[in-house]
Amino acid sequence: MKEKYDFHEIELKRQKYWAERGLNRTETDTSQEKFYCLEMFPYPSGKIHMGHVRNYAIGDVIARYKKMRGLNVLHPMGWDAFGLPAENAAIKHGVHPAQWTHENIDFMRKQLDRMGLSYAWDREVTTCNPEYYRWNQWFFLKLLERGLAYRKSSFVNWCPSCATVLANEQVPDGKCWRCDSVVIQKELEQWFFKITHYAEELLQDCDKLAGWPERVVLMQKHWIGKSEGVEVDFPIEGLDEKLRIFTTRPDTLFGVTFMCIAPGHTMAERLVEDKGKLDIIKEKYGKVEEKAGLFTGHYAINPLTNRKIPIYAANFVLMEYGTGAIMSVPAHDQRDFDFAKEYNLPIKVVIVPEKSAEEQKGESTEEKDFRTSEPPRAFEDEGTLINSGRFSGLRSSEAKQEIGKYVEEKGLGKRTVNYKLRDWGISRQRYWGTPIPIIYCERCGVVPVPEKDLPVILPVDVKFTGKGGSPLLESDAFLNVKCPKCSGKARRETDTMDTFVDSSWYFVRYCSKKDENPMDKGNIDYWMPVDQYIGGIEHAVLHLLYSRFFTRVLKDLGVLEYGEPFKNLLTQGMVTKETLKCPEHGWLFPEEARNEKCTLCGRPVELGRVEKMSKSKRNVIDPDVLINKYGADTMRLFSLFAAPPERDLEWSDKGVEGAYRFLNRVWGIIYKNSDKLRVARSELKDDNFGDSSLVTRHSLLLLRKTHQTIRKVTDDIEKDYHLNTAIAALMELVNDISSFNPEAEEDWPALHFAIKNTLMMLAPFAPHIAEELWGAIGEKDSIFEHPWPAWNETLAKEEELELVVQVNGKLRARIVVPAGLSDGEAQQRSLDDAKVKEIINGKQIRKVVVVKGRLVNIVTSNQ
RNA sequence: GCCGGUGUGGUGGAAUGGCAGACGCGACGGACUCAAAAUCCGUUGUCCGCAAGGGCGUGAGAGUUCAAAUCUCUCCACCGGCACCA
Repeated sequence: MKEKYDFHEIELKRQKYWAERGLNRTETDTSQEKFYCLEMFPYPSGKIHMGHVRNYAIGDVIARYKKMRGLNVLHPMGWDAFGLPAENAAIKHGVHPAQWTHENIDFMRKQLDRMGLSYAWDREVTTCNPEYYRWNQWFFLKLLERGLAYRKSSFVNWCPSCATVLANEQVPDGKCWRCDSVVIQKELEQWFFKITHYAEELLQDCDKLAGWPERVVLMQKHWIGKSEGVEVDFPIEGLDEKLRIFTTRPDTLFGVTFMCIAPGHTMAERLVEDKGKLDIIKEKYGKVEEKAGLFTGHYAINPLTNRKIPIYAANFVLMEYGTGAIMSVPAHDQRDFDFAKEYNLPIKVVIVPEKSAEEQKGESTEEKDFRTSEPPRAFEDEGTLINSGRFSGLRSSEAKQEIGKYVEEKGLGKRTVNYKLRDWGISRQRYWGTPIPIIYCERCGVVPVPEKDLPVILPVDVKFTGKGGSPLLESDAFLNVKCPKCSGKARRETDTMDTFVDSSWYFVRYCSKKDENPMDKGNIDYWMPVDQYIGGIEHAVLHLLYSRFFTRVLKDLGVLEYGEPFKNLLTQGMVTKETLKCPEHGWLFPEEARNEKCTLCGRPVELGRVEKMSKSKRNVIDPDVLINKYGADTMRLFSLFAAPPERDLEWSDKGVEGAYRFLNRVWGIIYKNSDKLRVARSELKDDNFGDSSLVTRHSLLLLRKTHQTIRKVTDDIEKDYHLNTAIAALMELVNDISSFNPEAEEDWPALHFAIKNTLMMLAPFAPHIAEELWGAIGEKDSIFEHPWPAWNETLAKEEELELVVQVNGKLRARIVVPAGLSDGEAQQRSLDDAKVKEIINGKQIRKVVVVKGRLVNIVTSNQ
């Protein structure tokens, strides 16, 4: 054993050792209890960053811990390999996206291996490989068969100068990221997945997500955005047509004084004569700052009151939600109220706050014109109905039901449910993605590629100009195809799929090995669902919702038994760091500032806020640099210790050194005692410590601390993965071990026991050093083949306790008492304490509260 | 605007009704050294006090309780999500 902790040497040695022993391979084995531990796979952008390090360090601790607990653990890794950056690299540097991607993957896989992560690489998934994406295409065909995939016209961002489609993130401030031209909306036929088919189920089953952070579940619920209401038809005066609206407030139907329709509504085109004016409203569509409306020149009839009300086209009415038309109740909706004031429209109060209903009775039921008695603002709460015919006097909640019923009985409309969730547009006018398996035949129309012809392979020999749309449009070999139905002339769909499709089922792919059928039911039944999923909060909605959607489809296809993909979810916080800013040179790298001055110009450096690590802010730490300087174990340990997993982690160079120091201390203790520890090993069995007569007093204390630490570390990991406090407990134990001096011969077994258990508990966090020191104390097999230590409750128990004595809630004394003292005895001893006596001094004792093993609180009268 | 989260020493954080500040960082003092680094030992919330001891203290204010960082209410600050959703 070397004196110095040489992490370079031992980390490489141990990584090789694990690989040779096949420690990370996983087999389906129904006789064993399984644990599926998954971290969100990365986009192969080129290098691992600190966010990845944290994510994968957390996952690796869990995987290794569960393995030591005797579970059959699946811990796989792969690559979310399709996406825009690869295509950008192709345009910019002339390197093919496939080459760029695969080179990045090879580099990043090595980086992950250097971290000592226990991945089952024999199950690695790479989404840009045809063997993977053929199943995306299979999904597409299955969805199409079930009517859950369809085509419709939709808008995309279009740069007229580059003649290309842009993703939202490529349109900063409404301009093209490459040429700064103003981006316009262009209408294209695109494919959609009907996720709304599952809207209700996705919402209902949110309640099954007990292992998810509440806020993520809440975000999903909000995103689905269910609201119940009524659709009502308003006849248009003088025309044999009706305008259908949706409202969640049927209780305000008697207060409707005008109507608004979206400027893109078909009715708007027909009703408005002056198309120029309508175009102005259309231009303002979606502008939140301004409310603009245009009287259509037509009136509708409120079917409940038979009143005539004007119809407006208004920029704030959304075409995509509800029916694209609304009834306006200015008295009870602030937006309508503002609009009514702007356009001089009447305001009719039909709801009053519940308590004043009595007072309001008998008051004028006349319509209130805002010019004579203007309510200061809309009353949006629920209340009691007035001015509402036979419904007056009802409470809002009752009226909603009653009016809903009435509307249905009279055939005026129906009760409905609306969701904010929209169908998922999956078409991307991009090259580097999964080809959509569709053929357009001149004779047969839209024809799906037959399943036997999958995969539709993405052609490699294409040109990347960045102009004129997808390179697939230029590939004749790809584009021209015979119709599978009539063998006539046809062309392929050139759009590719959104990369979220790739990540919506990759966790299912891992369940089977590379050469096995990905839809193998035996494997999937055994491994699914994922027991612990770990990743960033930024995927709280889309990725997680799409994955839930896909697992439901798989369930309906009979592949999966259970519809929820992820049983437990841990969303780890961001990795942040202080930023530095020079008034002249902007963001600075840490090395560009010395003594709080900019090294470029000498000006004082502004200490910026602590922000998420990003290249642009120059506050990044390169994991490679850290590994070279301190080793993977130190990097892992610090990123787990500095904050609980779900909170943000502020990077601290000094903190990293603290973690490094800790590992060096552990090394040093074992180095110092290594000869003796090997001998001590043979002299005892681990559980021989029940007989305390064998050990000296200070050995006993060390043993107790060891058992307490096993309990604490195990509890902390089990209880929501409080890895930071688990590490703190290990540090405490190491502090005790380090100050323990074996005096008698019989002290050595105790020291050995403490060290052995420390190493086992350290193993999931800092696997290389733990494995190496495991060998150094004479153990033969891998530490990861050894079960997680168990504690002995009797030995962990203190025999004496310090009781806190309070008088009137204030700490006044501490007394040492034997454990298990009765409440009465504890009370008596507290009262007997000299200090306490002095304070009480004749005051009357009103009450004594005894909390077993913790404290005694004596409550006295005032005097 | 609506919803959610966070707020504790010089600092990252611990304690989720019962000793506020575990553990780490930093700082200070000491040992080792010709010296420094590394390492080791000790001290470290704050105020008053020579000390013994005492007062104060978890964003602010109120409340519940024998007892509140923790529960309830009001407010403030910061962060995140959604946002014309009828």
